Amino acid sequence: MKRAKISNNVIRRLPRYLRKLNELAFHGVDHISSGELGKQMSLTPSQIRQDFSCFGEFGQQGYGYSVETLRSELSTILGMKRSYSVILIGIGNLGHALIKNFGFDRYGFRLLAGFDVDEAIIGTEFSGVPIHHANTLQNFLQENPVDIAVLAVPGNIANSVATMISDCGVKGIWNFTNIELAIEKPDVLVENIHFSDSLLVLSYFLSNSTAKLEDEPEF
Amino acid sequence: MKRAKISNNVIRRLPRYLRKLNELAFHGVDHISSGELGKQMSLTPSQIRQDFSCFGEFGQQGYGYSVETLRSELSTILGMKRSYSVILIGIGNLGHALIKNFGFDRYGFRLLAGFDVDEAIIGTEFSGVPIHHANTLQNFLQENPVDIAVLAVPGNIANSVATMISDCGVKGIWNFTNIELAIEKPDVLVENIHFSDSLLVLSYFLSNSTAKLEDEPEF
DNA sequence: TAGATTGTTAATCGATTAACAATC
DNA sequence: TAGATTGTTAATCGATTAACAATC
Repeated sequence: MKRAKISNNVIRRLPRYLRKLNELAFHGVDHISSGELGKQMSLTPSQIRQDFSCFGEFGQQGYGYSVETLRSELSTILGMKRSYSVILIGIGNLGHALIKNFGFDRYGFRLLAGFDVDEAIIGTEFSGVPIHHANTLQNFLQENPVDIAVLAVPGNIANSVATMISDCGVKGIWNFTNIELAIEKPDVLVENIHFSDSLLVLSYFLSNSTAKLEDEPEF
Repeated sequence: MKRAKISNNVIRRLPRYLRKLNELAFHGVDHISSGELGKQMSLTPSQIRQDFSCFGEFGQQGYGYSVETLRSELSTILGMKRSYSVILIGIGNLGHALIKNFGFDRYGFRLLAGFDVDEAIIGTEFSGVPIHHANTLQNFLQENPVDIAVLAVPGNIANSVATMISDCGVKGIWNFTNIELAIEKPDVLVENIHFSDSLLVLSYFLSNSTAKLEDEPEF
């Protein structure tokens, strides 16, 4: 029914709205206007109203938006109520960090299992999540519908693992390798966390802010 | 001298160009046209030429771009040749992962030290990086010029640490906490890696691609 | 009711794409 | 030289901002 295509920019702002709303709820705020929200998030009220209006009419004239309603709506929009099933492939330090500290359940995801080749951890559990041998992965996927696979493996095997799991029905890959995955299945979604890209952007801005100070005496 | 402001979109594409160029160099490609590069990266040739022309004239008519030249230019633009000094605050699993696997030096950064409160690791080294007690951090900053601090601490102390290090002259913060840092110093740059934002965007697209299939029988 | 604030349409601004003369 | 491809200017497209009638 909802026709108009929603832009990437809008979508990537949604989690940030949700974080802010959680913070507001935590502080006992129960409603907020687009004006005040804009002030707190450094966005224009127009943009906020435009963004929300892509998904429905969540506000009330003269009053603003109920924090609870908006949180709930955003959770739904972001798929947090679908309890997607997740597996974690590669249990190195990063994998450990994700199991122990990320808290998939906080966002409505079910972390079913982790996979690795390190015999020392296979058969154990971390935070209640069992670790299986990677050679049982294909079997696991055939018996358990997995929506999302978190890819935290060494770069050199990233593409072969990605291809295999895509063929086994995984619908989305959360990719922590610094490889640009080449998956032939067009319906498999990939979301990248490229650490190096992010750090280099910071480095660019650092280089350029100092450059600005140095290059522009302008007197 | 270079006047025109360079947009965020352009800047965030630069690391991706660099990764692709590294891959091309690895495979022995020594020059490439914007047309071919565009094909391989799913960008228009126009966009690629526009992007590069923000920073100079790196190509040659009739020939294209030298892979080596372009790599070198992008490295410079991204600040990789400034050997920025880096410290890592919070050596949990994520901190470990960054020290051991990220390879700051691969990008031209000098990782000086890590800081934590865990007595079990203080005084030890990981991959040649010494771990100090967090209560020596302020001192350290006064004696060593630190360009970038990687923030991998628990969310509840993120803001106080960020404020302290900003006051001690850190110029950029690479923030891995899911907190929106509130730093009063306007010249301190913050680059966020918000894991949850990224996963929720993937979840949005999953919810919506399936929704599309379900909601649009259209017969 | 009067004031506040929404949802939406119109106006502006910026980013991407197309076109083409310059040139290797 | 002829063909290829750049750097850049102009045209198009899309996203952000402003304005305002509708309404709580």
